[in-house]
This record gives sequence, structure tokens and C-alpha cells, in this order.
Amino acid sequence: MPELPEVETTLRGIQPHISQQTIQKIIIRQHRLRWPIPRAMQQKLQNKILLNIERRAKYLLFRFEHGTAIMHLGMSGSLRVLSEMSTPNKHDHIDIYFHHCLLRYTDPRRFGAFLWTEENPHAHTLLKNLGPEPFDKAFNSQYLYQKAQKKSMPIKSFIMDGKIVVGVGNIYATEALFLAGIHPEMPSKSLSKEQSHHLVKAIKAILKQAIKQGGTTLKDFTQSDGKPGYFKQQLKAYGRAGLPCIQCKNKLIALKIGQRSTVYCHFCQPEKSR
DNA sequence: AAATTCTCCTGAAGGC
DNA sequence: TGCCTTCAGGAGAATT
Repeated sequence: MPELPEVETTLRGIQPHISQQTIQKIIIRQHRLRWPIPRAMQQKLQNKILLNIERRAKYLLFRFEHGTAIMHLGMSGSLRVLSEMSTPNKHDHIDIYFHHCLLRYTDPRRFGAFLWTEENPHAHTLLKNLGPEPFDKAFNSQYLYQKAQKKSMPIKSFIMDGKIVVGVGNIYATEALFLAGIHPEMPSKSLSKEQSHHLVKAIKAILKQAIKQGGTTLKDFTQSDGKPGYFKQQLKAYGRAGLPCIQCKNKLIALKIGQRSTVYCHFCQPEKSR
């Protein structure tokens, strides 16, 4: 599932191959993603120089002199750089040709997006209300503590809310709470200053480690060279329900929070911290 | 205003 | 072998 580390991994993988390169042609085989790909996309990008690529939250911004293509990988999207044309598979929806390579977007579940804007992309409806980047100084324990005071929702839902902090999805929220020793159902407003400190540190640490490992591949995600991400081996809680806790050997417990599967350790993330 | 539920989609897994 | 149901999930939209 592309969360921030997977998107960052993708960015780093494709950037050196296509930044500053001219787009020769684009083939869109499937327009129906989460929102339809604009019909004008083709001619907006053709023969244009891709200036650079940025990441904001889980969005990739392809900057051109005359506008920006905004891409989201949804939950099953991936981008690969191919050195030459190869027969597209069923879910290979977009091919963007450059001089020496092509960028291929694959997305079985089509929850992704590929949009065009000629305004400042950071002011775009999808981006304008996003919270701070997790690695930004603005995302610190004081900030999180202060935001948490007004919320009764479970702390896990809280840190997955993009208005609070971006890029933390189900996998890394589960891991960060385990690392910080905080029960995922704890009401946000019960978060102590000390817990806030631990949680912020845990989120930054987990995301950094995951980026280092090339992200987490559960199913569909691949790095831009087609390799999987290797963080799955490091997961301590996510996907380990019923297995022994790495720290205390007790069985990890599964539960649902806001329709999302969650795993926690009853002993290492105690009720009393709720 | 905040919190919960619904929605898009496909592939995998489980039940019979 | 096959058909049906259920589940997974990012995150905006709709609803409570």
C-alpha cells in the first residue's frame, strides 16, 4: 500500500531518469481512475519538458512551465521506469514516453488519480488543507499535543488524519503506536505530553526506516525498478495478529478502528494508557 | 464542528 | 470446478 515511504521511494527512483526530459508521447489506456483523467492531459504534456517532480503528502507533483500534473497512487498504484516498450498488462493504464525510457503507471484497483492544474498545486483543493509533513519541524510534540486536546477520536484515527499530519497510513500508524507503547484506541485528548513526544519520535523513525528499506510491499507495490520494498520484514505489529509480540512474547491482538484493521499488544500498549 | 459511514475497484481467500 | 461472499484499503464525499 503506498504510504509516504512508498511514494518517496517512487519519487527517488523515477526522478533521475525523467527529470529535465521532454515527453514525447503519452498513451492512456484507462481514463477511469478515482476521477477521470482529463481528456486534455495528452496534449498538455506532449512535447513539454518535465522540470522536476515533488512529493507533497502522498501526492506526486510533476512540474511543467505551464502547469502541474498531480498524481496519487491510491492503494495499489505504482510507477516503473522501463528502458524500452514492453507489452502492457491488464492494469498498465498510462505510459509516458521520454527519449530514453518510459514511465508506466500500473494500478489494479484504480483508486489512484492523475489530474492537471495550471494554478499553484499547493492551493489545489486536494492539497490545500493538508497538515504538515512528518519530517517537518512543524510536526513536533507540542503541535501534536495541542491538536489532540480537542479530539475524542482514537489516537490511531487521529494520526492517520491528513489534516493533522500527512503520509501516515494504516501500516505505519499501527507500527508507530506499537513503537511508542500507546494503545491505538486511546482517546486523542488523553494523550500526555510525554506520549506525544514518544509518538512524534516514533512516527518519524518508522517512516525514515521504511524509506531506507524502499517501502513496504504487501502485494502490489514495487519500487520504480520493479523490486519490492523490503520493510515488510521489519513490521513488528501490522499483519502479525495472533503471533507473539516481539518484546513480551504475548499474543498480539487484532481489532478494527474506523473500518481499518489494527494490531496491538495488550501488554506493551496497555489499557491504562487510554 | 466532529465523528462515522459510504464509496470507488480488483484480486485473493474462504465457504459450500 | 465454480459460484457466491467477504475482505483489504486511501481518502474524499456523504451522512449523522
